[in-house]
Amino acid sequence: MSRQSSAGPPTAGLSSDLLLGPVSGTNTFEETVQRLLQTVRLGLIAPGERLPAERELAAQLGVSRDTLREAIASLAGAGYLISRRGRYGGTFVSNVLPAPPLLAEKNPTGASHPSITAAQIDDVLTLRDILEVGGARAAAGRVLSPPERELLWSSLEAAAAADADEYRRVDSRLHLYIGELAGSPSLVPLLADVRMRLNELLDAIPLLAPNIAHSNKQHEQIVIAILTGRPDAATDAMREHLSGTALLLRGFLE
Amino acid sequence: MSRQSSAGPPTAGLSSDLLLGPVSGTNTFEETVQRLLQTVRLGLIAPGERLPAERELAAQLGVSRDTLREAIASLAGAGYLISRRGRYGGTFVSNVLPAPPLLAEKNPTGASHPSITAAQIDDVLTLRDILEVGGARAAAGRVLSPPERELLWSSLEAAAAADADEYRRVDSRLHLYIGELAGSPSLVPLLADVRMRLNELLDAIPLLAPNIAHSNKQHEQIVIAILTGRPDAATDAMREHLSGTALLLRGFLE
DNA sequence: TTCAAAGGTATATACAGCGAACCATTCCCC
DNA sequence: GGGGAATGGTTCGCTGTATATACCTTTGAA
Repeated sequence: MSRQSSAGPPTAGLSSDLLLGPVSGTNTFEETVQRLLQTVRLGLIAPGERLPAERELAAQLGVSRDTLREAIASLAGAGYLISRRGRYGGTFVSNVLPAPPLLAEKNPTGASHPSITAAQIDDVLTLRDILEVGGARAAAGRVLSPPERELLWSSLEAAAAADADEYRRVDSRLHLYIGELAGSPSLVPLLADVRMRLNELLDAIPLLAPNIAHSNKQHEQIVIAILTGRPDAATDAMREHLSGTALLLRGFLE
Repeated sequence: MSRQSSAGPPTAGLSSDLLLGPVSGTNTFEETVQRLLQTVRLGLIAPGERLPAERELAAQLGVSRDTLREAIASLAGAGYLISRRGRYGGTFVSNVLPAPPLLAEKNPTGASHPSITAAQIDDVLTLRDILEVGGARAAAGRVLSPPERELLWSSLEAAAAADADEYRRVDSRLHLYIGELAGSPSLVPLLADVRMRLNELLDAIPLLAPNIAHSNKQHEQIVIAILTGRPDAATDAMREHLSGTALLLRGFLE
């Protein structure tokens, strides 16, 4: 091995991946847009509900009001948000959310609908498995406060009661809340992120009633396992639940 | 329930966490510094080895050469990097890395060494458990190419052969490579990040020889489980391995 | 001696984000 | 009906960050 100086293992194969990746280039503006989009797409604020006032929200996000306004304008243009002025006005989540862009951004070549590579699917599904299964397990291993238990159960019921067009959103909320119960604040944004990526994929395939019923049963198992403090059961239930979606996705997209 | 418009569950308790958090405010400069620091602290480029040339590295990172230079200068000032000019010069990782800052940034009050709250420790440890255990399991569930198997094994041997002062670095490398084998590119940066946070904590406690020996044995079990394709065994081995560190940390810091 | 490859320096430009003040609209309450 | 208050809408200028480009300096191998 032709190393150049002191001791240590060869660096091959790993360093490149971390060093080479382009720096995120995170505009404050872009990041703000993403945050708002998450809030809407993941159902954290339901259609018809109001966001905090601009000045207030800007302060909470640590962003100038100008930048926040640009982000809102951008999402309003896309049909996600609606602003109303005057007293008791504000910025509201659109009552009817726009159909998501369906990815596939039209290759100039006109190829049917790829731009979703198998590698991307694997990436999302694998990461989701790790985060959600681990999160469910951690949640089941903690002692939950009564309000937490109540909110968890009501999230479950909300998912069970939802009809097809709001299912994706309510489902996301439930999963996100489970992650929140894991007790690692840093986990939540990661979960939200992978959930967004997953939803983009799910938007490309039909949502069938039997699948929903099945999901609801599994949700119940997961929640009960968490509430009764059985990490292994929660792990298994979540893993099985996710594998259903994974199979569905791979079947339709690969 | 005093809702305002259409159907859906109450939003209480969850939305705040995602919406309210301040936007990262990521300077390109700061981010570049972090990337370089990771590369050094996690042992991706060993002491004495060379970084790519400035112009080249800047291109890879998607950053102007000026910004990259500022980052390098900053790290050179802190003793992590050394630049040499002229042909066959370049930027090198310092042969003797500076002792890490030991956190605790000196409260004006002069309090001994807190600024590490129990919540922070739990956050890091929980997240690490989720990511590393999940990653090891995923890695064990994949078929690995011969070069991958070889590199994994040699990383293990490097960790076993390391002496105390380079152990942290080589250990990080091994764990990171296991994560890379999980097959989810997005996982690696997350792992690197949590690993950095963990190392900051570990730097505050002594590193004992028996611990190292013990770790090495566990590493072997993990790697073998991965190489032989036994996800459950890999999961258990990794979980046990991490619990050792977790106990150690909680004992010293809480 | 020459040349190539690397770091070091200087300058001009673009624009993103911030802060602050002010305008316009709407609705409750008196 | 009128006043007040809370909200979004608009404007302007300042500051700092990042980029791009060109050129200089150092070093060591050929």
